[in-house]
Amino acid sequence: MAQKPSIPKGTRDFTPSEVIKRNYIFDIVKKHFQTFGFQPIETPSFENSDTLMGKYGDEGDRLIFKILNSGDYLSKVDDVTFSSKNSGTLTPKISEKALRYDLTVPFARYVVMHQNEIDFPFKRYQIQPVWRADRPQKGRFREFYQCDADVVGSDSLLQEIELVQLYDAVFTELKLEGVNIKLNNRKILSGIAEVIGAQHLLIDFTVALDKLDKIGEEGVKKEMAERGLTPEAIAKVEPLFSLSGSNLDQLQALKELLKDSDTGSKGVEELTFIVRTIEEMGLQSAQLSIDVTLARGLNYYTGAIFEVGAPQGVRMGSIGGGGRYDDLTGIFGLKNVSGVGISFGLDRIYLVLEELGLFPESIDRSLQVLCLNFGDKEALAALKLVSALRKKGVKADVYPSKAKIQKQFKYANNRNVPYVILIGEKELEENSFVVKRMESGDQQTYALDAVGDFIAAL
RNA sequence: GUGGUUGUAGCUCAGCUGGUUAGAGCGCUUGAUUGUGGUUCAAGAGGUCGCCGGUUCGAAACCGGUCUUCCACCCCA
Repeated sequence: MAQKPSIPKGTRDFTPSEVIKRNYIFDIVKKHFQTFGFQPIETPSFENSDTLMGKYGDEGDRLIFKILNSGDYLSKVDDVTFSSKNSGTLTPKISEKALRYDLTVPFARYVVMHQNEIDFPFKRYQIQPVWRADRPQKGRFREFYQCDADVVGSDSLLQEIELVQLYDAVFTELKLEGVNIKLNNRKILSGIAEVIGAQHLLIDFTVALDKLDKIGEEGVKKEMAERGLTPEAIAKVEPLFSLSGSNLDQLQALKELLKDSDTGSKGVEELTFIVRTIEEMGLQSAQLSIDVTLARGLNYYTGAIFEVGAPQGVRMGSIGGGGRYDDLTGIFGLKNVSGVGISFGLDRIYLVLEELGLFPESIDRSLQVLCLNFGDKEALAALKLVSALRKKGVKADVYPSKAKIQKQFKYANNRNVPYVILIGEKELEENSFVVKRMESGDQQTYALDAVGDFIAAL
């Protein structure tokens, strides 16, 4: 026998039941994207390497799947490069394309290429797979879907507010209550770095700060020291660890802390506006909280930073994230186009819904009615009946072969079919059919020309 | 990329310090039941023990490599 087939690390097959559940999430997300006025686009699964490389930092470059050139890709490499065994110089010679790493950079590329056809502000959504050569863990895969909604060409803070509402709308309809939408602002982080005299270490500072919930205050201080922050700077960060009270209380404290930084003050002002407006309008099921330690995401965020945490008690990292990037298209030569967007982590949302049992009960009911097969003549009558049902939109099927009735019933049972129809010799003579409700075991007889009565009773 | 962990029947897992013919539950097939499933009873099928190599008289078990799973880092959805 041939060796058992397998699929690459970090990839998955999806069973019918899984696809249906994933589509359930997709459909709800899509529906709300559309009601918020977003338009769909799609981009290729692979891009030119130079579109992607260098956009996600060194770490990101490492995680990008590169595609080998076609043909005899090694023959064009000069001997010096080849024998150097330096993948940094060899890779560009043998690989000119790479798999999409996220949807944001391809979107920026799209906006620049189509700038003359686009009416700004442009609100787009995109649901497509992306690939990362990461080491898999729970809820982390090498191939996974991103669901992104971004707005470009508007620097209005109303967009941030709408995106919070969008998160709330989607998670409310998914019945996932109590998600925590965490909000921060890059300008506040810059402002803090400025105030403590560590502008040049902004990234190191934020990466360390971001780990607060994981490694605690002492851990963060230690990491900051390791990353080169002076003891004086670290001491000045101290007040951040003890921020408490309502969102507006925290913002008040930050305002005081950042009064000497123009950038920081601007950030506080922006967040205050967002928080005030949201509080005024209210959210359906999510909660919004300021979190100054939130720094995740890519370096291109310049304003708001979002991250959505799963409800308390669920062991899962973030199930969504996003932010504002003032100059994303700048890397492709289009200046002064501001963008802000959010992303839904479909795979993780799936795992959370599964864990909490929040998928609708009858979601994977792929068949409503199964007609048993008693033989050629009977099957023909069954097929006619099934056609009539299908025309009315009922998911119906005929068992294709004259197997033992016991086996056919078992099949119906395993497929979770609620109604089984029997048309045997006797029914054929009487122009009738018998409907068995699988759950209760009740049987009822209908006339073949009164299919409507049965449909009405479904 | 670093460190660890896992892999035995379709599925979930037992299998002792290396020792005959590798087990269970569930599922599957067949029958009790030639027109009635989900309950019950009986019988049956199904495994190169992830793969490659090594140690040994003898390996599912020990060693090395490799792939895979999950976990902690890095980073991130």
